[in-house]
Amino acid sequence: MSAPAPVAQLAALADDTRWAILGLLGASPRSASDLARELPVSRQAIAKHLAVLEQAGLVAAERDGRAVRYRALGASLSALADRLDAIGRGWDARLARIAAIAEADPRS
Amino acid sequence: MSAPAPVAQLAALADDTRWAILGLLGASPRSASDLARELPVSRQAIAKHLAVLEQAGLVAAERDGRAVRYRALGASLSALADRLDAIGRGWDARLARIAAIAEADPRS
DNA sequence: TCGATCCGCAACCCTAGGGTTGCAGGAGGT
DNA sequence: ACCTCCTGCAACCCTAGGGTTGCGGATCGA
Repeated sequence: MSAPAPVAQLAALADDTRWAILGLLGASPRSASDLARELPVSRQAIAKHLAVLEQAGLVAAERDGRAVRYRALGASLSALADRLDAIGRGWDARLARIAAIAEADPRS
Repeated sequence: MSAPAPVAQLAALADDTRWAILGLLGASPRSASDLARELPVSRQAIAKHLAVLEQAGLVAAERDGRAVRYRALGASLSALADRLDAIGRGWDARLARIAAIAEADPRS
């Protein structure tokens, strides 16, 4: 019923460098070269990360002349958050129900 | 201001096998051996995954005789979701503000 | 036109970590 | 006491992927 766990997006978020990138893009849009100047990794490494983030829908690219400006998509992150919250609530609801049954029928 | 990005928890969630485990534990608590019987991986692999999940606070262990029963902690997942949602909203708010300024002062 | 950037592709290195097998220790059941 | 089942360590294999360097193509500014 619930959609398959969004592992791809979570994997994209499971990296410190990518969070550093997202932090900067969440403050203001900028290009890969800009990011490379502010972070301790090469531009190509950043390009790879941006590709992953774009694939995951967490970032959007916008070509502006020879530069490519990226911006963080907060709505995507919030959407992911909603799905996780729903799953978490689902677990607790089911487990609480089981606990209640165990209480009412105490044959351990 | 905002707490450091919860990369550890996200990394714990960035794996299909662990989601399979969480799905089962979210339906009803069970032991590592139980899980090994229902999943196509060895018990030791599952034990490693459970250690990761426990470390991330997404699962709780409860010793019952010689068995160790695990259960999913939905509240933790929901808490993580809240943090992500807040971050996402933060990005959009800041970027929207920048867009508004650019609109009011259009010297591209 | 020429130089300075900016991007994209490709090859390569190296570690993190998911998976396996094997074995030893304990707790239960009969 | 004995056998069974579950857990915990340890060593090991192997791929995914984060990082680097190097090069070639394209675009902007002077």
